[in-house]
Amino acid sequence: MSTPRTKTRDIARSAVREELAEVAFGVFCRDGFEKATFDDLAAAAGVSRSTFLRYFGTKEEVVLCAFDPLGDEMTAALRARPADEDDWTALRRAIDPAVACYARDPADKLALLRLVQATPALCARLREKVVGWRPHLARALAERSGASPLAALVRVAAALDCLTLALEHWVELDGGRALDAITDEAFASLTVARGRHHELR
Amino acid sequence: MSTPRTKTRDIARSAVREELAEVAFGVFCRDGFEKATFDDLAAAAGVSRSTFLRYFGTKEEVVLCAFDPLGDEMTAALRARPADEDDWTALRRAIDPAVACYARDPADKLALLRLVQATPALCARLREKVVGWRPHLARALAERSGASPLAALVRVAAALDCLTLALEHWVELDGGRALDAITDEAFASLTVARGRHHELR
DNA sequence: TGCGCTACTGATACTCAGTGTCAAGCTAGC
DNA sequence: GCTAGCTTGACACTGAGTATCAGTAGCGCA
Repeated sequence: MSTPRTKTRDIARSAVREELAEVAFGVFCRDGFEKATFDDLAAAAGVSRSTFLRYFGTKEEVVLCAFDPLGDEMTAALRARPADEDDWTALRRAIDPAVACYARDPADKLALLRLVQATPALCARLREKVVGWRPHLARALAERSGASPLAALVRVAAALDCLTLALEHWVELDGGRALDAITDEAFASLTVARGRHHELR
Repeated sequence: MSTPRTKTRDIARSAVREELAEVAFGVFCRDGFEKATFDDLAAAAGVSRSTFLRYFGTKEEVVLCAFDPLGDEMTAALRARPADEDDWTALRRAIDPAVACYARDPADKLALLRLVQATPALCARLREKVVGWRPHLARALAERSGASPLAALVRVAAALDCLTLALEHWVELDGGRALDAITDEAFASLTVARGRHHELR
């Protein structure tokens, strides 16, 4: 059987990945993301450039793999909402896992987000990552509420933008205001003061 | 005076830029964006690699510079809306210039968007470009309606997502449905069926 | 304990994007 | 025509990312 074997390998692999990412984060914070080369990272971590590259593929991924679990967590959270809940409330609650994740250890997360926001390449890649979550969330939303694929995508996109913009705001305030409250405010901007546009439909 | 001189230079420069971009577009469509190198493009256009690079800076920009005017056009359109119009209607009308631009020559635009959507790197860069329009639009919106900076950003982001998602949908349908109507549908997804969330505020 | 399989490692070589520099050439404006 | 300043092409360089390959370490199995 190859299953247990593969499993131990995978455990080792993700442990190494985590270790490498942590060392690299220090280097990035010290030297800046663009300044630091794979040679630097490999040297700091005590492995070869080849190995470092194999673990992450791209330099951005070294930083951004930290965000990977959030997509699935949010989709699961959305699926766990009661069936009769309206879309916006369900979406607001679906991003709670993300909000909670940042609230868990704000200092580390602030440092991470500051690095990301200070680096255009990281901003762009993170954005792509978040966009990649859209289809899963939209499918879950459509299955709940019967919204059309386009409508589901639009609402999911708006909700994820609320999260992203709330995070940016949170970082700007140095974590001085609760992310939860900022996120509520962002959602409220969507759902109140929305005017009379198309209300006839 | 150096103004007239600079001006003629600039005219020549943008003419060359357009020509180069057009030649390059053909190469990209034939060989694929990632396959085509700057050497290929330069050879096809009859200039040196150095010169080609000077005109665009990055390979993505060769394709995406076509989208550059839209940001300012949309901001101007937003500022031109009547002051008492609600935010969502104003934003829907603000993106009309973009919609009109695609409707003007659908065949060319569809080909362009197909190339973009088939190429992850182009998707990502275009997304960044659109995100770069957000602050200008948000400032214009906040000045109109007195919305907070965060609220303005959230609404602008949602509106731009509507445009982007409508375009994706339009391309999927091969232009078989009016972009204008798809955009209306996307906006309607934001402004109707929004449930009871946070309506107390 | 020893064998064989497999995955991991590090070395090397390569392509290509993007940066910087420089001398030569062209052109608009005098 | 002259000339200042922009444009061009050539060249050299850094660094990301890809691909290959031989050596090795760990694991299951006999």
